[in-house]
Amino acid sequence: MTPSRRPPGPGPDRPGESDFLAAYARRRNEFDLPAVTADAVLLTVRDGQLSVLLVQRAEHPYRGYWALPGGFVGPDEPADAAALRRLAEETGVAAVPEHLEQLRTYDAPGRDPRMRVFSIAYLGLLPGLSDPAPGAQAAAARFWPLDTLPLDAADTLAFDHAQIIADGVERARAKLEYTSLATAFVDEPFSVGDLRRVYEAVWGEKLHPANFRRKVLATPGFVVPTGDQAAVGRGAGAALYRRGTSTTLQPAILRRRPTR
Amino acid sequence: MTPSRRPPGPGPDRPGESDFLAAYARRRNEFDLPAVTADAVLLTVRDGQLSVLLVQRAEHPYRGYWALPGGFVGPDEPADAAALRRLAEETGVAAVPEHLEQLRTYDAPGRDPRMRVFSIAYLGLLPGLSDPAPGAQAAAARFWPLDTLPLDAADTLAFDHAQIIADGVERARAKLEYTSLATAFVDEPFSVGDLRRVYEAVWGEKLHPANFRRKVLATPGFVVPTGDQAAVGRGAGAALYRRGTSTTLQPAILRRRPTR
DNA sequence: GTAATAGTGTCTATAAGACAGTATCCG
DNA sequence: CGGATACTGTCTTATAGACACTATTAC
Repeated sequence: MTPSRRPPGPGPDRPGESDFLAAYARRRNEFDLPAVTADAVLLTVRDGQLSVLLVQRAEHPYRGYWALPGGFVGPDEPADAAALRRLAEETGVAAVPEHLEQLRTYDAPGRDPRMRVFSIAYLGLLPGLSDPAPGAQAAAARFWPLDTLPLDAADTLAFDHAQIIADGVERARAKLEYTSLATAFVDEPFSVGDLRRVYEAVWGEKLHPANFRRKVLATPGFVVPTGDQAAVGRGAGAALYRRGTSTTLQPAILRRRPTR
Repeated sequence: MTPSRRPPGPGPDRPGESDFLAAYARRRNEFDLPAVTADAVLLTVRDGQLSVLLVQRAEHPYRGYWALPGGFVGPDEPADAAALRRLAEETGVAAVPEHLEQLRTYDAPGRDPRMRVFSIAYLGLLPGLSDPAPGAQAAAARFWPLDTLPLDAADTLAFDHAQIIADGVERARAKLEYTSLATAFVDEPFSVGDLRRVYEAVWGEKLHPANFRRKVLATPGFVVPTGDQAAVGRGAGAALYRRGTSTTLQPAILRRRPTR
């Protein structure tokens, strides 16, 4: 199935949805207690493009819309465990991300039409994967290159998920500078070129290969040589590396700043 | 009253507390729904010491313990508004902090003995203030210099608030490097020396006055000269500045890194 | 051959750290 | 006067960015 970018209906208030909204509103009015969900922004680099894992919702509200995998947090369940559980249930991605951190919590009243919902968003990074298989609770699941996502038109993704994705991408972009996060996007072993292509995909800019190489190898604990050489592709065989032990980079690998 | 560092009782499970716990447990067992609170880590620099605003709890659980100001979020209330509301109610601090941002959400099951509580923590920065007046719902309220807080012994503050404070301080320390956050700690107008003393208090290290001055004035948009001179204290009258328009600093004001 | 990649070396500009030295004010 | 603060200037070192150049491989 080729997923459509636009959802099938005109908006979240479509025929058949009013019953759901009424039931949820009843629950809320009786108890006046909130619900808490956990959502995952799972990023990967595929074909040189920074991409995010989305699912197409099978239920109201926002049925047919693309959304982040996630769902309600169980009564005694840690929120990060809930995000990983829903990830596996909805997309079949059982691999634990190479990196998972809390992004922030989205709390605006009205962000969910059913009731007050607090969503704890997590940011996860994965090496390139095969295509995910949609689970029972989602109509479809796939990685979307960020360039093809209309992030500035919030009504094309469910809830406020466009904003959550934008925040997650900005967090990832910033952390590539001063942490070793980029290595979470590649499988071991990897070449300096592989790592540079991660930076180029996440930052959306070309980097100078010679200078990048010098900076990576001059940063202690970033990468560790395996001694092996890559099976050659185009050009000379590249030396291969594993992830180093440092989590923070000193000196940092800085982005180009806008000229003042 | 001189607040004691140690709470009066042996722990959160003291006589008189079981009734409260039972009532809350009932609420939770019936509906199995969580509660959401908003807590504020409010930092300021007083007498050259980085300090945090705490209240002494008047109710169970953790009665008598020092805790962050905060409380339950209203059904239609944004969480940041709840944090500011509770701040005013408990400490009398009505001033809107010069800077307020979401820190992170604390969700560990069992972090509150009553029921599952998700706490959205906020980080706020204030210029030096007069002593706060405790509100009706707190036994006492005051700024605590961080040096005097036993942050590594979690049981001396209520809930997991020692960890929340540690995270907030670390966030503030990191953001001084690449943002103009330090100016939120001083009243306008201020001198370069005032700003340097903020950095020294937050980072807990002495900075080289001449080099610091050169870096601050070379960073565009950080501070704007007023043209005035400070009423002299010890030494020459210092030039005065207001906050600039930049929020991110380029180049950054970097901390000393541990020698590798 | 060309094109693309890996890798080395070098030059320049910028910024950080260290430090010398002057001016001004308080006590 | 001594001690503290404000401010200027200079020297060294580390890093970033730009670029030239060689080597290797696919096509």
